[in-house]
Amino acid sequence: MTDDGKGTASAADANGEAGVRPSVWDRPERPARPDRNALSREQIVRAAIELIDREGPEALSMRRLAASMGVGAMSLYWHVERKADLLELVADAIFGELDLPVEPSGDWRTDLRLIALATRALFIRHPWLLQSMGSGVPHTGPNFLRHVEFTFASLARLGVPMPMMLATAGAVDSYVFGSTLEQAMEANLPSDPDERSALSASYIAAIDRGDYPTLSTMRDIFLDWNESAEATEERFIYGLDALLDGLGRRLSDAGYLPCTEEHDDGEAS
Amino acid sequence: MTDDGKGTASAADANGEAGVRPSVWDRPERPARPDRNALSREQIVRAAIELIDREGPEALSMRRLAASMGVGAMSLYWHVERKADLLELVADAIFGELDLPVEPSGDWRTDLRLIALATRALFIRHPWLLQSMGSGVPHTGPNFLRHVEFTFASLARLGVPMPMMLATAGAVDSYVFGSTLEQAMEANLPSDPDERSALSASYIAAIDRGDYPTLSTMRDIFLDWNESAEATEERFIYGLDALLDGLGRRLSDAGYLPCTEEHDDGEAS
DNA sequence: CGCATGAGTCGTACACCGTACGATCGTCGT
DNA sequence: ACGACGATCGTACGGTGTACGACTCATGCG
Repeated sequence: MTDDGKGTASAADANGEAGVRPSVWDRPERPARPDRNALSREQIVRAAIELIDREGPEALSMRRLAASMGVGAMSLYWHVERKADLLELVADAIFGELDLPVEPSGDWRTDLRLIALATRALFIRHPWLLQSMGSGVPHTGPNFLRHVEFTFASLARLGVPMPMMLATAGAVDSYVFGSTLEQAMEANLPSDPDERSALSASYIAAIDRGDYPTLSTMRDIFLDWNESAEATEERFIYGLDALLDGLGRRLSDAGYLPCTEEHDDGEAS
Repeated sequence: MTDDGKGTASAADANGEAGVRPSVWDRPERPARPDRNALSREQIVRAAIELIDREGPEALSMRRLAASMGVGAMSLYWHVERKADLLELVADAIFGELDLPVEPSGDWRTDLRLIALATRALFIRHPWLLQSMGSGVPHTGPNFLRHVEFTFASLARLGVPMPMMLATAGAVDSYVFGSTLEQAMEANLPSDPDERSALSASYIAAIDRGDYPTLSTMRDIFLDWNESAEATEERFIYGLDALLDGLGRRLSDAGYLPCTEEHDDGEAS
């Protein structure tokens, strides 16, 4: 915020000609001399994750974080250049929770399905992550790349060429991302039941107010629509499998599938 | 921010028993006496959109917005209860730009495809909207509901039952959402070419640093990967059609399709 | 041993944010 | 003419990110 990065300093010295700030990942952690109780990036990131999980993402301020570690606010800035950097580190640390097999199984479909489910589980465990993902942060951290690597690797060994690979992997990623985001948004709603019902009331009121013929038809269904977590998961998988079917057909039409496929559903035969 | 909604007032009166604040849409605009130069919600929202489009979403502060309208900051609060409300209004106003046919064409596939493309175009025109969408805002505005209405209407007349309808429409929505979000994130990257190349350099560096065998293989492809807007759109449509294929197959397997279908292999038009 | 060095920590200050509160102004119904 | 009230605005409070300079203190060197 404030004044867009370069403060009074760079306003003084000419203009930022060498002003491109390298990414966090290129400015590695301070060499870590073991003054036995020195802070470290890792400690800070851990504390940040804990704080966010406990009090939500908007509770993460440098001051509060520092306070939760029993430390002065500005001390953090020795280990981290800016809050945005900290957020990037935090996001990547979360991606580190993804436990993927070291190498893909060889079946692209089960591989993509696996990573989709794992990623979804991750996002549901830390709903605030999605929010940060959407905020224009580049995300080139090592753990995130591991995700990308796994996805591409499972397709690369089929010989699928780059653009098709990108399209296939990207489609799955997008679906997971969007689908989980929508669900996580619901998880971000107020926990207080009064407020929740007030919210759904406002939904109903909105339907009753405007002219939405189809929605009106389903008014009562909406009214006590309390989808269980399992049902939501089922819905997610339904769409995922539909997408994978479509993608698989395109792959095999293009000749990149060992015709063993026969994507379950068993019609036609 | 500050103190979580209920200020000193509700702290005074017992405890927030009637403390659930109704949504913006239930607290309609002030009755509008025409003191010929009075502000109005609409003016404020328009100015906000203009400001965001011009300077990005984080430039939208109540003070700056008011200043851009030649008005005191607190004047806005007569017409809008809180900044969050303003954001909801803004988001819904943008959704108003969606120009959908009054009623669905009758072919679910072209309908869903149409709304997908329209929604995507919308999000690309205002990349910051996605960001706000992901921030836990309920989104029950009239224009957003028009979107939902249209989606459901196109499926409802096939007789598709509720859960399947939700799954189908939700899958498409999720795909559009996630896919466009990923692309909009790229649009949020710095416009300065130096910073852009620095960023891609950091990407390359990251690949070279860690052990990502597949990504390393494609290192050079990544390096000068400058996808055109058309190519990105094509990729989007590729995934969209794959998804629609899979969903369509499930619909027809369940018997909800006038068997005239037989989802075009190639491209529709 | 004494001491300079520099890593690491922190207090203070600045600009900016959202918004509660109360003063104020202009117009209208009476 | 005069209250009432719709509408605007100035000020103030507690919060934010972070630049800057002062401070502590373990370590290396003489």
